[in-house]
Amino acid sequence: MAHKGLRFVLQSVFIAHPMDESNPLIEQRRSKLASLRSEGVDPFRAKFTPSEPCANSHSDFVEGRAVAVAGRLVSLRDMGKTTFAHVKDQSGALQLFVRKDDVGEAAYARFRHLDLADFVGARGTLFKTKTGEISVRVSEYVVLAKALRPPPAKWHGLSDTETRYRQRYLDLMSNDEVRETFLKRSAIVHEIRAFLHRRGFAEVETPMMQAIPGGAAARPFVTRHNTFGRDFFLRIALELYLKRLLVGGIDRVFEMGRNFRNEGISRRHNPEFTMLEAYQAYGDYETMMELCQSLICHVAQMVLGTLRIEHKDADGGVIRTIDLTPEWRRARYKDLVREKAGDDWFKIVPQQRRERAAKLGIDLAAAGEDFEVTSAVFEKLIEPTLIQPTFVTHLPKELVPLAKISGDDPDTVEVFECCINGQEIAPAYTEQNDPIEQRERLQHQAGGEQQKLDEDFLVALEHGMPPAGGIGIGIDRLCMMLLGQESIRDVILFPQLKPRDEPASPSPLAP
RNA sequence: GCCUCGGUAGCUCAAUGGUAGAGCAGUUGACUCUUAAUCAAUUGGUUCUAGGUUCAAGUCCUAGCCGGGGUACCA
Repeated sequence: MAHKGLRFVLQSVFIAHPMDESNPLIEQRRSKLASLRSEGVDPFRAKFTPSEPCANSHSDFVEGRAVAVAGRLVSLRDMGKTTFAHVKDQSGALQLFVRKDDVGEAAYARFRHLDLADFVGARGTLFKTKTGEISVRVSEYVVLAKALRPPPAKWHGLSDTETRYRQRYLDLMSNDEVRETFLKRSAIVHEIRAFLHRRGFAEVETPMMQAIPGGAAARPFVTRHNTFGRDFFLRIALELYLKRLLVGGIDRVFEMGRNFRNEGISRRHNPEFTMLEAYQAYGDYETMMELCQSLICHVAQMVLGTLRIEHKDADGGVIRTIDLTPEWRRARYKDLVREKAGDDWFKIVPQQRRERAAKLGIDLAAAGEDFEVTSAVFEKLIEPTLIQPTFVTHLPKELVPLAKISGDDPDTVEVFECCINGQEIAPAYTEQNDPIEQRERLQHQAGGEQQKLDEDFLVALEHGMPPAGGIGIGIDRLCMMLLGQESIRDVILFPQLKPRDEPASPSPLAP
């Protein structure tokens, strides 16, 4: 055998090698497929048009009404000459009542030997069984697709975390609440777009492959364009292109799409994540504050029907309740820091700040500059405690090079960070539109590396950008907050996992 | 990257260093209103991988792979 020497780390029948007919469960299903074909039934060529989704039979029940339904077989109870089965489609499950006398001997025998997870279509009439369950009295059925591998356990569902993420389709088919979560995520994304369109924002698409990845400080992914013979970077933010559009006269503009950051993976970080950025000309950060609050409340109300969101532990106990009812709290960054680290925090000398931060249990290994010490205090001790929606305003200017200096405190910028559920969900600024000051601050950030400066963006600013408010909303984190999920992997359909096919190796692209 | 916990039948899980088990699923049979159907019988294992200790390893040791949690990196 050519593949005899290969070893497969995961022995699961779900992932196993395509040729492993040696597994008896697969072998049996293949042989059932063969016998169907020998009877002249090809389950992969059948045509069938359902009259309605399965759940319709419940909402629109009329005794004796003719229906045609299709779905995956999720239960099969053979009573001898009568068989009960449930088929399930996206709307839900519906019971089929199949009698030998109704469908004929050959078809009945065939039905009894269908497997769980096969797809079938059935025609018949609606009725209620003795126990009152709405069902279809089947007069004829067709096999629509044979499943050659067994589904996860019908009662326990699938709980192995790794299989759930690697083969999400199994998770979706066996865990209803998971499917609900992702359908709600879809609804959230839809409502965000609807909200912004109503407010006159135009949705655009800007380059994901960029020569200079800007708009944030993050390590990018590298990719290569063969014809140009040069490397590109996957974008780390949307900002600089959307601002070019403000220059071009698109006054209300947004993009919702993937950003890529080449950093560690955690419960809160996926290398590719979905970001909404929206810019409104002639607005400022206060404009965006109103937009942020209205947008999130609108989405919660439309998708969840409530502004109170309960997060639960594995046993169903409520860990915390988030109340989105406006108006959301506003707090100045410095006030929050003083509250936690002492009223005199900003009066003492930098060395004293380091000592005090260390005493508070902060690891300062990465904090070189003084403002980074304060930032560490905020991120470690304050942000995690901001469960209820809070707009943190007046951040130190060093943290945000793309925002305007505050009128009432020149050390700070006109910015807010909207924190909910202990995480930063949305930063927003009064955008910097002074091209000279912008150039200085970006140059300062780039350090000596001149090639990192997006000259084209700076030229655009010199053509004049209207004053504007801008906001970025992390859609994955927003979904975690709204859908009560504690891990970003549970709101991303296919979270990034380490590939199993070959060992990690140095990249030819690596610098 | 580091710390820590985990990987056993298709699924969910057991198993003092001493014959690798159960429930469900599957297979065969009975049953024309079941619904986690029931009843009878029955198949199914490279215990993640590779070494090591031992008379004997799922269990102990070492290394690796993959995953969860934490931490680091992340304006």
